[in-house]
Amino acid sequence: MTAPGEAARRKPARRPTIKDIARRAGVSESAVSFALNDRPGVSQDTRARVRRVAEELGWQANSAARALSGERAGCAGLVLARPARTLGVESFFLQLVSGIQEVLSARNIALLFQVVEDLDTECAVYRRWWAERRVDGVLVVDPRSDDPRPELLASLGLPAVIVGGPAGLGAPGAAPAGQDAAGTGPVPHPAAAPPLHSTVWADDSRAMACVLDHLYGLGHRRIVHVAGMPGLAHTERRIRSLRAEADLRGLDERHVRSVTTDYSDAEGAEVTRHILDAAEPPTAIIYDNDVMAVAGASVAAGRGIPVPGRLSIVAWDDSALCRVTHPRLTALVRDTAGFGRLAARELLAVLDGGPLRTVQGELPHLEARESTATATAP
Amino acid sequence: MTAPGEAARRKPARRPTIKDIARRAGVSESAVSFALNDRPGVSQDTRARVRRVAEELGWQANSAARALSGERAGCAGLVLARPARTLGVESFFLQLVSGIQEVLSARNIALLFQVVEDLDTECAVYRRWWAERRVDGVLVVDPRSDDPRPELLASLGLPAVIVGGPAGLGAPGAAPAGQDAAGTGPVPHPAAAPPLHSTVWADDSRAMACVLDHLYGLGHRRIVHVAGMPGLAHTERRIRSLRAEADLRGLDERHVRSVTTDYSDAEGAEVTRHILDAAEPPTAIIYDNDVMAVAGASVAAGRGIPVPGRLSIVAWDDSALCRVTHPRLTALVRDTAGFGRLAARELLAVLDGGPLRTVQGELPHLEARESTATATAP
DNA sequence: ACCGCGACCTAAACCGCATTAGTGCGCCCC
DNA sequence: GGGGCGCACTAATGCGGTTTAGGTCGCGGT
Repeated sequence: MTAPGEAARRKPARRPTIKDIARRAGVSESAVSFALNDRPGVSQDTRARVRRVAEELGWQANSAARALSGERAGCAGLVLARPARTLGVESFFLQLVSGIQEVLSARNIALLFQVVEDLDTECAVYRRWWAERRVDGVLVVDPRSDDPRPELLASLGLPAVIVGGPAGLGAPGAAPAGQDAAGTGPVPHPAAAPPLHSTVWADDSRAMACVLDHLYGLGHRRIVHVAGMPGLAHTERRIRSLRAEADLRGLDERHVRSVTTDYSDAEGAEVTRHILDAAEPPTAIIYDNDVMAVAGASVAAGRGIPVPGRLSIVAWDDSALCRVTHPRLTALVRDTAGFGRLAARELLAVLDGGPLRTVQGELPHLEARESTATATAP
Repeated sequence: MTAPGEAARRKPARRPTIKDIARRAGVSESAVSFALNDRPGVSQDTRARVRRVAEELGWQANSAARALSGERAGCAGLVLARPARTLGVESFFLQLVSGIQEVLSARNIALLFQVVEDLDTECAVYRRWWAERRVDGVLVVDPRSDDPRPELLASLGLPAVIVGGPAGLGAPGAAPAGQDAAGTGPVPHPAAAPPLHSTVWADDSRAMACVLDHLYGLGHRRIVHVAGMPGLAHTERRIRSLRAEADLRGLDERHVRSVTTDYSDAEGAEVTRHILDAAEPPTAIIYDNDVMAVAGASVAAGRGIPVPGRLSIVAWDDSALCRVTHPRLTALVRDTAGFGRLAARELLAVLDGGPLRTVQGELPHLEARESTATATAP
């Protein structure tokens, strides 16, 4: 197992401990601990001296030791359950993660990240992390309408923030885009059903209303919504909102409808073909992510259907993708990294013992580009 | 700080410890430890009993405690240093990470993932992780031609695997696509310059030769390579290889050349515009990632330059992107998740005290689609 | 009967930190 | 002038494992 010249490569390079600091500073280990943790019990003088020595030695607390005594792992967890196939081209998660870390790393909290195939495995990961005390809390993404995770995490006593909206059907703001433009502030949970976790979400309902406004205003009356995976909370919210908005305008299921997909480019294209083959094809399509939107645009191009001449396209979520196509795609832009920061801050608040809350992210706005125009066919 | 009904939400739910197991099994804690870790010192009988009890209780070792005594954190680290702007649309890293975890999680090793802005921050993260003993080893991605990281990690004694090829200019296989088709097996390091870490890489030189073969065979004589970030080892390798291959065919700098970018769609488009504006524009462009390739194709479309009629396009790295454009893009396909698995296996080997090695991943293959065709202009 | 020995198991030390329970000392104040 | 008090600091303990140094028992050999 061991090759020649092997032992040499592992440097001794002992990391300094508080014992080393204590010796050099001429105080006890406890004094060092007090000094470094801003606890009372040492004079300003000693505190400063200890700090200086720690600095000199490049000391950093051993995270294992700290976790063992302090009951804090200094670690948050994020599991992404996606079949490898749909892992594809999505900037969403890297952006989200990047935002999350911006906040966490400022507090010196690391992020444990895991990609798994399905929900069951995701739950298994939570159990393991919990048993191993690896994480202090987790961020749950892709909440579903019938989601086992909140309950599991609650029963484990593992603090969590649900990212992307409250799981369960009783979503706040389920009403079609309320008029109270107040919006973004945190609201305490209603007394009714006490939630298990804090939640960070974006108002998909209002956003969808926005999109429909835009298209309706351009004269579109036949619209198809190519949604994401069924069962995901935000998918359901968008579908419900679209229906509600359509109802308000007297457009029934034959005019405005949603179809679900797995978010992949393949299904996006497939569904688009099917839609365009219909007797009365829609004059506008709303895609639930950028990848499908581009795939759809490509199908249209392949059939010689001019965009936006005969078909308008809207992408939910902007990215480089929407800007490199021809024509560039009108997209619903949201600050994903900002959303990540919001979620991370909320997790920190929960870890600090703050109250459970439901916080709403910035409302996405529609960036109109060249893929949407006035409807020609009635 | 504490809301009403707050205390109730944290369940006690104590995790079982070996002490609990010891009590239930009627043996000492040490016996439990021996039994659970396959160490001699307990009878088969006791071992089985302890195992059963542990199972019943759903025990999992506290990772902090184990790290503290065992000197193993049970954690690997991966830092991604990318300015937020270029974080964009890239499936590469999620795929890579997904492959890495497939291997690591089988050994119950978690992955600490961090996204940072630049190389300096990345180095700081390594130092911190080391000092905090957070990780047992790291995977270093995006190696550069003049890379401070291997040396830093070696001096810290932090085991590492360089993913994406050896840093430093003395890359193996720097010769233009050696004839020895042997290929994929691990080779022990040459005695010359003892490496600091194990390395996993793909043979970009051979791959580039492949691409040039394809294009040259189609009659292309004026080719531009829109490369990625300068300083990255694989960028340099590709550029060197392209030059070498061009030289073999008597094509000088005026015919075949590389320009570097930051990998973003914006620069990809910008550079493409510039290239196409030249007096004698190329008949083929090779893009170092899929995003730029699509952006480039879009620029061509915008100018009414038919692809592949007057311009052929090749993308390095395939993804959904390349398949949703019109025409679909010819791409260099590689098994990124497989590459991740390879890297993870190599890290495990190093952590187990195995020898340092250089392992070569599968050679990418060119998937010809509709974006390349015979050159029309000579 | 005694020693030696291996097999099996326990007691105790240790990892590095946080924390609690002292300890010594100067100072205030009646 | 001594009890009480507060301050600065030290000693000791615990977190949950791993590991080392014993300890006991049965048994075989002489």
